[in-house]
Amino acid sequence: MENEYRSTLQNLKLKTTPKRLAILEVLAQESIYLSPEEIWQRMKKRFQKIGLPTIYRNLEELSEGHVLSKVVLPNRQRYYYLCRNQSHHHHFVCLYCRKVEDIHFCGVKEIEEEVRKRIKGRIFSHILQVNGLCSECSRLKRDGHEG
Amino acid sequence: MENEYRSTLQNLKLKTTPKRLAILEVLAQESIYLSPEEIWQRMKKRFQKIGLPTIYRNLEELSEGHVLSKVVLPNRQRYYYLCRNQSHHHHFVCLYCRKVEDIHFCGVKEIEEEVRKRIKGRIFSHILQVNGLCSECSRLKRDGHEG
DNA sequence: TTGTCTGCAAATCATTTGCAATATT
DNA sequence: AATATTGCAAATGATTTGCAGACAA
Repeated sequence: MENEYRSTLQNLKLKTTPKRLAILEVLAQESIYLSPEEIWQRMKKRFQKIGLPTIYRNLEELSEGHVLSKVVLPNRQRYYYLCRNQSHHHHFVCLYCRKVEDIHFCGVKEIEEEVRKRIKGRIFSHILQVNGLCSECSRLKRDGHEG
Repeated sequence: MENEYRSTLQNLKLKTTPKRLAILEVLAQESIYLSPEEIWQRMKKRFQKIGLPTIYRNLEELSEGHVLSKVVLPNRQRYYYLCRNQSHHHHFVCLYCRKVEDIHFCGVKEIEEEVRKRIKGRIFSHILQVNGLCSECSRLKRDGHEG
């Protein structure tokens, strides 16, 4: 586990600092997305001295290195999620419990075709995120147990 | 044109104020996405007194009413685009000239199937945005005329 | 008239930055 | 040793808010 993260960091040419490893561990411990502030709270339990800017800087680097993925929400806050799955995929995000699940369908082939034929442009990237309620939460909502 | 906007606003139960009409006109005049600040600049040419908060408040309301759509970029600024097309669709965004073009493919059917079968959850909304270069801009880039 | 909309000034608050001290390779 | 990383305090800057006056229905 930790060795896995060590080599992940080395591949990205980032030094293996305890804080960086811990950020990955914190995110790996839950399958939900977290804000920088929330990650900071959890990090404070492990380090006496830990600054919020460190969290921000690392999250950004890890996200650029495709180790973390960003979750897009209407508020202006960032959220991050640790991607176990290396291959190209997208996310289903539960708006209630924040769980993130992989979606293995990606219609970008068809879109590429449309861009090539009609728009005649070039694709650099695409964002596909599906928001909803996961199995558990939609059951809770149906039964009126929310809170 | 203006009458169209009038009824659009009435449908949303928003009062038909000159500022609101002008925001729609400003956005309709260009087929690119604009930031609230940029819209403000253009509005200042039409009104002696016009506050940035008015721009923000109206953009948000119009966006909630699905008259405008938001463009998602990695910086933490909002951008808005006037959707001519009422039916469900997605956007191709040129990262160079900011032009927005409609994409008529939407793979949400397949995703819904996956969410129903495997995730067993419920979909509320989805974000699909394709980023790239439009026809003109990719030609410019290829020929090295950028600047 | 009655509730909505707007301008202004001030507040918010997530994110960044500068820089000196510290840790990694 | 050389370079990357971190903490701290302060800065940034987009967006929001409170409120009194103006406006649309």
